[in-house]
This record gives sequence, structure tokens and C-alpha cells, in this order.
Amino acid sequence: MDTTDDAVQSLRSLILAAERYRAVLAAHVGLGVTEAQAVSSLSVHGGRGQKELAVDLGLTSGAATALVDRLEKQGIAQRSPHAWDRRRTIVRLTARGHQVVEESRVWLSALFNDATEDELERLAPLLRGVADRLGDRCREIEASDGWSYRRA
Amino acid sequence: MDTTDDAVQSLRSLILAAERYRAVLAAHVGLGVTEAQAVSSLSVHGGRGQKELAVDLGLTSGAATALVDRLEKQGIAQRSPHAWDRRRTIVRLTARGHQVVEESRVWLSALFNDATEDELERLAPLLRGVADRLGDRCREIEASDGWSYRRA
DNA sequence: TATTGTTATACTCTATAACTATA
DNA sequence: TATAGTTATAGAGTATAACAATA
Repeated sequence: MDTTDDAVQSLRSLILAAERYRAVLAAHVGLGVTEAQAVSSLSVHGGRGQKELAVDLGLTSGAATALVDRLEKQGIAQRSPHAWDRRRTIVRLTARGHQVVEESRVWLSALFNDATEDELERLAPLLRGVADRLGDRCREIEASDGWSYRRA
Repeated sequence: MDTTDDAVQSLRSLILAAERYRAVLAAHVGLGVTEAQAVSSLSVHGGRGQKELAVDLGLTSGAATALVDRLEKQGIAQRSPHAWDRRRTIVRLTARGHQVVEESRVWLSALFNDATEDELERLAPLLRGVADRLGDRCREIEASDGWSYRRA
């Protein structure tokens, strides 16, 4: 197996592990997978329009309405009106939402317990780089397909 | 933000990107997300018992039956009998299944196009390490919850 | 008795499409 | 006209639970 294939296989394993992580953590905090993804997205990107959230997660506007309804009912997030565009809704994490984020932060940070500061400082940009490239490649595929999986 | 928090935030971004990758690639090859996960799992771990596959993906035995039915109908995978235990079924990728894997390999390897051999040789074990630690943490959480999200 | 897989049923979540309100 | 969000409906995928076959 050549070097690139080895990296690809490692990335496959990481992606499968990430998906399992999502399922386990979501169950742990009593949320569905999509709800947990939404919390994660809101924690990374901050409060944002309901449509932007829908685009992030690849949901239609109707599914986003149902999703935010569920998050509000559980006290995880809340809608507030956009400052000047009365069509739009801003979705923000509540205190309980931030608590869920904090719980997952503790959970994830344990991954790095036995890494040195030096290792961490080199690892973080690498992970970010892979994430950015994955995002770029997704956009390329969507463009070449002349279609987007993002439905909003 | 301290060093660990930075790594956690990068990992969050990577996980979200991985989930989006799964949705985009699955749509690209005409599969559902769970079906694509199954193909990936079969490509990483090789042909395996239907129950093992169910455990990998966190599905009940009933959902696994439906999943493998779909994969067979699409010619992606096929069941074959276990050598000596007639209760069990082995699930293997077909030629067309391997073709899908190859398609995603090309797709993923483009991520590493502008990395040097040296960088790749250092990156692959890091990714594998994060994947392994994620897997370990999942098992720990499941153990501490006294419960498993894996339903098979 | 325990395990593997199947089946029937109900439920959850999402896509689709038509709609309202606002820009 | 175009955009953001809602609603109603139908469909896909899954959990649950009861079951058959095998160990």
C-alpha cells in the first residue's frame, strides 16, 4: 500500500470513528444525531440564521423548522427575530445548550490527555487542515455533480 | 483559548466535515448514508458477519437485515453462509461494491494531493491515533453509562 | 438456553410541495 | 419576483418485539 493509500485508509477509520462518536455522545446527552450536529454547528459557528443552519446540515427548510422546534422544546436552543429582516430567524444556544457543548468539550478533551503541549500545537492545525480540505472537496463534488446535497 | 480547547475545536470541525463528506459522497454514488457507512466499514474491516456489521454501525439486527437487503438489491454486497455455523451470514462487498470503494479512494486521496511524502507519512499515524482514541472514549462512555448505543 | 437472523408493526425524521409573510 | 420560514403529507429508515433456526 502506498503512502497516500495509507493516509486514505486512516482517514476512513477516523470518519467512521467520528460518526460513532456522534451517535454515542448524542445518546449520552439525550439528543438525536441531527440535534447533536446542530448543537455542534452552533457552537463552532455561533448563533445564526435558521436557513444557514439548514444549509450547514444539509436539511430542507421544512426539516429545519422541525429540528429547531425540537431543540426549543428541549430547551437547547431558541429562536429570536433578526434585527432588521423580519423574514429571518436567528437560532442561538441557550444556557442549557452551552452546557451540552461544555459536556462534549470535556468529553473530547480527554482524547488529548496524554499528548504534550508541543504535540497538540502541531496536531490542531493538521486536523483543521484536513477538515478544510474535506469541505473544499465536498464543494467540488457538488459543483461537478451540478447539484448540492444541501437542500435549504 | 488554551491549546487543548483549540485541538477540541479543530476536532469538532473535522467531525462536522466528515459527516458532510459522508452525505455528499453517499449522494454522489447513489447510496444512503447508512449504506455508505456499511460499504466503508466492509472495506476497512473486510467481509464479516451480519451481526458484526450491525454492531459496527450501531444498528439492531432487524435494521441490519433491511440494510443488507438493500445492499444486495443494489448489487453492492452479498450474503454468503458461514463456513460451519449455519446461524450466521457473512456479508461481503461485490465487485461493484469494491468499485464504489475505489471511487471514494480516488475522491479522498485528492485531499492529499499537495502534501509531500514526508508529511503524509507523519499525518497518517496521527489520524489513525485520533480514530483509535475516539473509539476508546466511545467504549468508555458506553461502559460508564452502563449502556451501549450498539443495538445488535 | 443463548445466539443469529427474519418479520411485522409503530415511530421518528426528512423530502416534497404548497403556502404565508416579508424583502 | 425572490427569499425565509411554516405546514401537511408521504416516504425512508429504524427500534421494538415476537419468532424460527441453529448452537
